[in-house]
Amino acid sequence: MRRSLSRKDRLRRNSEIRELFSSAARIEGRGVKLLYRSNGSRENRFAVVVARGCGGAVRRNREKRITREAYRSLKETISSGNDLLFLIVRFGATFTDRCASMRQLVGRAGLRAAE
RNA sequence: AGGGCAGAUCAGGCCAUCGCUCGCGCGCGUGUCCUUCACGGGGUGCGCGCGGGAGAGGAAAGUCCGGGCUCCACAGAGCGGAACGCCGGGCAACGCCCGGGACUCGCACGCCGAGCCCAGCCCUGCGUGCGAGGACAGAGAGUGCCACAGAAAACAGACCUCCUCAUCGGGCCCUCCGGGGCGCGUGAGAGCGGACCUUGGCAACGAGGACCGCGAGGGAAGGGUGAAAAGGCGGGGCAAGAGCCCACCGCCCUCCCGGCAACGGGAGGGGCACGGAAAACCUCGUUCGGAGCAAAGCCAAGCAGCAGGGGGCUGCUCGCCCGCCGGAAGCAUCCGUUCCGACGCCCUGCGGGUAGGCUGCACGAGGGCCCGGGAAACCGCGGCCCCCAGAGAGAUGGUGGUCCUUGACAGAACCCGGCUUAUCGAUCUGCCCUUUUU
RNA sequence: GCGGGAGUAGUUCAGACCGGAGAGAACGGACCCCUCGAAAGGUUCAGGUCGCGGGUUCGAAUCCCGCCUCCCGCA
Repeated sequence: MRRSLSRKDRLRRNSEIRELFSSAARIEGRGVKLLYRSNGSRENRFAVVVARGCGGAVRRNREKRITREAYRSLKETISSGNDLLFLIVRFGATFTDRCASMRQLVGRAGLRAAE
């Protein structure tokens, strides 16, 4: 359970995604942008969006799978009570590259959880 | 063994572990409903855990066709529009598939005819075999188009060339000197006539240059232009020619035979009319209502609004009576009175659009094997077996190991049948060609 | 996912159907003239796989078919 990434961990609604785009803090890293804000609950929620221009559906799904897997591996290190949205801007990164850039983004956003 | 063509199948595999989506079973917690006096039992929803199962394609793509399904519209017919178009069959339907026919192209072989130095070459046509191709109805119904070039581009025409007569110029013969006959050339770069310019000459006139005019026909073979030139080729014929006549071929008409048909074969006749293009308009025949799962249906909640009921007048506003609340005057205080201000509702039903949830949403023109029919596509109320993704920011990934041929194009979104496009390869079957061996 | 539209010079467009035959305009660019110099003005010039590939035709920017790219609308 600790490592899972089921439905309640993800942002589900179109309106919630739109709220993040309109009123969330955002910082930019290597090919990835992070949009985040407090959601007033005790859990974190997560979403990934791939920007335009990423070829076909196979490449777009590949980016999202890598990003989800990276978030799953470092969700324990993020302080709770936030909505996070990763916007993929540059394409073709490997899993370890994506992990590193996302970990750096979370640190710069000040969301690193006190162990 | 290698290569080519056609068809079918597969689309990296395996192990461990952490994850995702959806069913199934079990357990726990919880909400609700039914039953019971109660214990308890049952239905249903949600959450969590465990076990076990399933989880993208041949193109899922492009959205180019055809359907199912849903909603809307609809008496019938016509006009208009769109798509399709050899024939037969298949299919739910199709612009798809199968088979057949004609045509075009390529290769090989053979043959008729004509030309030439008769060896052979070349041209035209035909037949047979193999292979390839495709929007393959109609241009002998109408309108329009065919640039440039060329004389002429579609009811043909007449530039050059060809031919005849008239004209003109020589020649030969005859003659009664008036002329006649024969034959040649010319028939528009020659000749004749007219007027002009330059030059020589006193002049008559000569030489040179450029311009204008010169009658009547025959015929369409040849030249040249063009993508295309008005049946092809050869012979006869003729003043020269021409389907004018003839042979072969092409074309058209009629008849007979074969075939379900497209069409094929044969005989007779006509005497050439009928250029291309319909992916120009169009004509003929067949088919077609529109929109699309973001269709459409259901559920609960709240809002605007509408209708009805509970006091009266009014379509509405202002206002009045009435009700209630607050304040002021007056009064020792309260009720009441007067004035001022604010408020004037409740219940039920309907309910566009939007956001949420559920359905549509996966048992179907379904798949596999066999049997039967058929030449094949395909078909069978013939038999057995199987259930095979169902999301909703949108599911197949990460890590470690291992093996090989080092893995292409690429991700379902209501569902099927096709077409088109992208694509590393592997295996099997059938046919053809080359080489080697027996 | 469904439906619709458009690709022509560096940019914005015409030409495209009825009706096929010299690829054009404006702005922008370059040279020159004008000016002491510049701007404006004037002359000349360059710049095009007509998105790509097939087909029909004697001939295709145009007609037909198949792809590619971009844009718009529908909850």
